[in-house]
Amino acid sequence: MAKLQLEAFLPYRLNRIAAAVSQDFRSVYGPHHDLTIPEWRVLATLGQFEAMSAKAIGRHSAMHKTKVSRAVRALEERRWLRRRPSDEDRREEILTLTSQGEKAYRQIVPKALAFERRLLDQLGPKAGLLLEALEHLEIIAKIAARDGSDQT
Amino acid sequence: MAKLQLEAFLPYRLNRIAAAVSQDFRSVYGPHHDLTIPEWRVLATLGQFEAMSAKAIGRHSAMHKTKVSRAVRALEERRWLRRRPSDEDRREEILTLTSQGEKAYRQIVPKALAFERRLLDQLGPKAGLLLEALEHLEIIAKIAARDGSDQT
DNA sequence: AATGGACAGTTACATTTGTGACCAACAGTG
DNA sequence: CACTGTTGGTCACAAATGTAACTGTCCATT
Repeated sequence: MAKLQLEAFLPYRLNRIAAAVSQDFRSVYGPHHDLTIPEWRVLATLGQFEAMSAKAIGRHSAMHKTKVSRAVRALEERRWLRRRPSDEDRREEILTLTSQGEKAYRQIVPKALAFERRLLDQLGPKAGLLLEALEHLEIIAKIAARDGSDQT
Repeated sequence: MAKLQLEAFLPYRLNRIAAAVSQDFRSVYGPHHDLTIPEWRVLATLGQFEAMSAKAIGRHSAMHKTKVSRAVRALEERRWLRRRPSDEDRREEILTLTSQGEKAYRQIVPKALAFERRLLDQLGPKAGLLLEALEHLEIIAKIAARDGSDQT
């Protein structure tokens, strides 16, 4: 019978690695701020772009709109972001970080970057190759074409 | 303000890639057999090792025991696997694939391997580097040390 | 302006997953 | 043997996520 070694199977390994890295990364923002991943993504996106609609956040951070909606509400209740209606299109709301939100963002970002750097440093010379390969994978897995269609 | 580009951030990219690849992979077994990922992992593990306890499956496939328990039940109801009590330890049950289960396994495995091969072929010469880098990442992310602690 | 389709965002409901309690069986100690 | 702690597995409940319907708004056509 043809066999498959699960532990060597690429989709499985990718999932496992992604989960483990995410889990470790949680130690960066978890203990201090108790964020979920969707909340972190919204925070990161708003920190990066200043002002944005929920729709645009979902597109950029590859999340389904309900996930964004819930994360936005949670962050709003925490007073980390504020909504204001858009003048151009009254269906959408423009979201921006409050000063509290920016403060949290400024606290987390250096830690996040340090975390990433540590990971890449540990990879040593292979780091560059990994990043190149991931870029290819992103294209192959048609992530570019989907633009937010992960939505999981 | 220090910024972070989410789309270039390693944990985010890994998650996104893993999700996209898993999603694509689903097209391999989804349309024909309608398996969930946990079910696929149990099937793959039993196909690989013939007979195993639920605990051992969880360890090998990095799943929490409740997830395994549910997947096992689903496969049992589908008559793809059978349980029998262990002689050595009457707490555990030895799980094996039925002939139906083996048949499904034999149908899916070649497709899975072809899927993986296609992915690696598309990566071209970078494929080997990716696999090497992933191996390193697996060690760095302490996956080896955890042995099933993903459990998500 | 009135009609109808598309779209941003929320909500309700269903499904999946995680957490902790639990049961029965083990294993060691006295 | 009891007694205690641990372990394989399940179950009930809670939390997270996906799906689909719905609201209000936009926009194109009439």
